[in-house]
Amino acid sequence: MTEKRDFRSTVFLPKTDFPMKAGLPQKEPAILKGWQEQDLYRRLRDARAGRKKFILHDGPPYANGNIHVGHAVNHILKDMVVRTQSLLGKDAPYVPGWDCHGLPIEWKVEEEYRKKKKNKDEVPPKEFRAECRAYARQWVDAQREQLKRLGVNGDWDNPYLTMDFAAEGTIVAELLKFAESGQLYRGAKPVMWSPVEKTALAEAEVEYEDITSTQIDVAFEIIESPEIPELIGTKLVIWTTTPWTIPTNQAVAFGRPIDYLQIKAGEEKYLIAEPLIDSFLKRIDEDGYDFLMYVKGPALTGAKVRHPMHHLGGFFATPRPLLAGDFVTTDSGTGFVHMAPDHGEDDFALCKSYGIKPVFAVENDGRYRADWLWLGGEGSVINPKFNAPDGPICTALREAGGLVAASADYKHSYPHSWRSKAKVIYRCTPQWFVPMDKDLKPMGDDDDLFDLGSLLSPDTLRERAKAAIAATRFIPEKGRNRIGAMVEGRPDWVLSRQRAWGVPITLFVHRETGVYLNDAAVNARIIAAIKAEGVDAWDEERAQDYLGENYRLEDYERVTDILDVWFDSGSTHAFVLESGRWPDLLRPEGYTGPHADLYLEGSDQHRGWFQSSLLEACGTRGHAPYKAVLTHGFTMDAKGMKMSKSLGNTVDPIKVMETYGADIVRLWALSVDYTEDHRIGDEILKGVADQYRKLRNTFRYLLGALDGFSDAEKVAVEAMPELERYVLALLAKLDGTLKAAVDAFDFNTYVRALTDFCNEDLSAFFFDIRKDCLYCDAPTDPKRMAYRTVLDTLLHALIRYAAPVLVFTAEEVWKSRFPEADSVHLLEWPVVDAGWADESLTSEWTYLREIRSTISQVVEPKRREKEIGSSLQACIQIRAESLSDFNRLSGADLAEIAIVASVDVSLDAGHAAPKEHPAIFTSVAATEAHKCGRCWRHLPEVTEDGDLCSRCDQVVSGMDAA
RNA sequence: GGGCCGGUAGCUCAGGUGGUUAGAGCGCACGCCUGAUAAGCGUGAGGUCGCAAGUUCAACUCUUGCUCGGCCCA
Repeated sequence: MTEKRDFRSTVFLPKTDFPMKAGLPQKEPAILKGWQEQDLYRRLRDARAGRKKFILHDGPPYANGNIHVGHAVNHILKDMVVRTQSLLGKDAPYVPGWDCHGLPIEWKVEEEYRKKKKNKDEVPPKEFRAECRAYARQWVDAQREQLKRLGVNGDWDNPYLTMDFAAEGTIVAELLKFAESGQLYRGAKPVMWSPVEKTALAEAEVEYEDITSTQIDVAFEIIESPEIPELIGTKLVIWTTTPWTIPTNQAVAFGRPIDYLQIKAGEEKYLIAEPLIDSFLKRIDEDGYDFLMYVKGPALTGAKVRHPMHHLGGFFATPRPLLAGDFVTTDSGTGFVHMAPDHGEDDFALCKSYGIKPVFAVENDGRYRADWLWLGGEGSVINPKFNAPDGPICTALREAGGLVAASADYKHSYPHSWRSKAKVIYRCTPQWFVPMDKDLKPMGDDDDLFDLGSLLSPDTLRERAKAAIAATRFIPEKGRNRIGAMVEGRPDWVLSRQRAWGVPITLFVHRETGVYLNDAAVNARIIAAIKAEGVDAWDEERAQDYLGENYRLEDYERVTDILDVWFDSGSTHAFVLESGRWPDLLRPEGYTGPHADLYLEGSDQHRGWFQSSLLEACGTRGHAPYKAVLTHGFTMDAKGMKMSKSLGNTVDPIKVMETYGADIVRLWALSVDYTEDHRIGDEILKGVADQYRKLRNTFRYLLGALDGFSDAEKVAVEAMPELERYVLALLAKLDGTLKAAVDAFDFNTYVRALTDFCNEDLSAFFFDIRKDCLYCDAPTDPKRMAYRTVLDTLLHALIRYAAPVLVFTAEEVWKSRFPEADSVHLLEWPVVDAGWADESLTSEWTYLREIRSTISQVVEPKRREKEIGSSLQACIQIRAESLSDFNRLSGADLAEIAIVASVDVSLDAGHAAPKEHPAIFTSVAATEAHKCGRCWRHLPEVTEDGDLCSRCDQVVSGMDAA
């Protein structure tokens, strides 16, 4: 037996330097550096200059701390939107921004003071703000690097910051637009207040601790009772754990569904909710009572009581009305709640609806103001002794006969200042509001006259916002309902905060009339100063300069409140999109519609940025600043539970990038259904990494198979075999699917369609079948050339489809194929010939693939029995039941398609054996033909294993001759 | 406690207007190949569609309740 020749060197194997192993964590930073050096973002702008704009406006993350997964998801989605729009040929700029003012940054700066034992109150405000500014700046820089690392392409050298002087100036200008159009008013609202720190607190600055308070029962004698006159003279009892609020009582609330009882206990007649009588009697130390009558809640309507201190006259002499409140329960107390609108949210709201206003009796240090008829100048109200059963309040009430019971033994949870640990109170303070339901003067031009709808319904901010919501596209659609319900029900917008780090409410209020100054010239001076110097320009020393010659400072109070940070971010459309500072973002001259094509944020922003932007723009421009709003859900841990530091289940995107690479994080974010909450965890990331490897290997195969390919080798589509044309048809279909997915912002469909195509249609089908052709046919064989032509088309299409997702890998692939070429990210959507989509060809091949699958299934048992190893050893016999199946099957090269030795098709109608397929019967046998030493196919002409088949013989002799 | 949203194989996702044995990819198991090789191919096993009632001839798909989870409020 002669030694057989090794034909390995005559086989045309894929050849590429593109590594199978990605090594993304090491490779990505280098690719990123390359993009920065060539200023890819700017070059992309230049490349798309003059094209249709797609403006995604970035919602500013808060400049505090490292990025977390939520930031990663958000920015990857934004980047995907921008990149796919750009791929479609649009000019899609992306200017990232940061939210820089606000409480959390103040806290951090104060925390550093405490470490240095420095007292915040001794630091001049300008110095304090400078430190806040520096702190924010530092985190902007940190987050910027982290977000860049994710592969997000944007104008990172020119981001917008809400603390830029120009931004601060524009925010003030926007505020003054509200002022000038009469959309501001000064009202009051109970806020959490710390008498120790003499400042308002945010909810997050408050912590709850268990304390013991004095509980008192106070009698209010009924003096008017239109429904039940017999109640006059009865003592209605209220119960409270804050005796200090009694001096500002202005009403009593009852519950409509509650049954009350008039009873006699001791010498007195009382009115109490029935379920609470026993606990009340215990407090007043009575054993029993005489039942007098039932009183249904509604029967108390219109009744009035008098304050136990009514003998003091003045404020206390006014009869107190009984008001129905749905917050009144019979869980504890007496079924009556005393109302001090100054000191409770329910109290304030209920009294407000009856026109009862707060009296501002408690000053910022917790003392009653000096002129208060009862306890004037005394306090502080959070002092336990002040509230004690033997303290001044209880003593006075007792002497007046109003104190029914008092004991210092009520244990409950009570809010305290996070910083001083001292008790806090609710206290009404003056605040600035934007009214939701004030009828505004018509906006803009006369063309409003044609809009009958707006003439018929009142033009309020709420109505405008609702109309804008109706005109906006929501992705997913359910967002419309969510923001709509919120806008429908929200109260007036409280703009003021008693804080230091923010944009000032630059108003002058007339000391006598309480009306704010509305003078365009004054406003212009203020705006100019803040644009030039920032918020520090709103300074008492400069006040007269702003007022100019027409007004005297002594007549005006300079407002020192700052703006709610939501007003800052709600104004980004003004100082980012419209300002002209980023020419890329401008709309054509004269454009007046919503400026942004899209706002894209987490679903929590229905209450936040989406809404503040909507209200701000509706108040100043009459429409939303966006055409569409896309929301995404939140990222949960692997079990679907929310991540928290305390649970230790957080996933750090920076670490994931270091372990897997940014492309894996991106592929993950774009694979999940972002419209809902979604999960991340080790198992999920491993799955994504597997998915990535499959994609990477598809590209690696394409690169290897296209080694040496040039245009000279290209074959016209008409001249290609059916299989090649079928694959082009599949590509055309994929193209349509992907385009539709981009239009719908449906990225998980996009990614899945792409990966399914690579796995199923290419790797497992097309590439597998054409392996023989690629390896063994002569390079000049038209079939092989046709195959490579299609591979070339596929690479050009797929690399573009993949580029917005796998931004780094796509560049790596592109550079591997075309080392001299420009960045893959400058390319546009591939041109797919509509003629490729051949329906009849597609349905024919769908049928052939079913047959192919059937053959695989039928061969499997023979492999298990070890009769057959490689499928190339299988001889298949197919008996078709109908003539049409027979014709379809015998017309195709099934041996090639199924990668087997041979397929014999015969027509055999009445066969009784079980069918392997609706149309055919099959049987399998091992081939007896010998194996070609080059292509490994078993063919009849091969005389001996290891010899060549006729095709290979021809190819090899051609090579040997050359 | 209230408003809104969601719970389909181990994972990521499909399943117009209710109607044959609920699908895909990945993973997994087993096998093939050893010329895409820490790759490629095949076959297969996995689901009482969160739970429970109800409407219906028929429900993953409609209604109600519950439960778990989430966002926003209180």
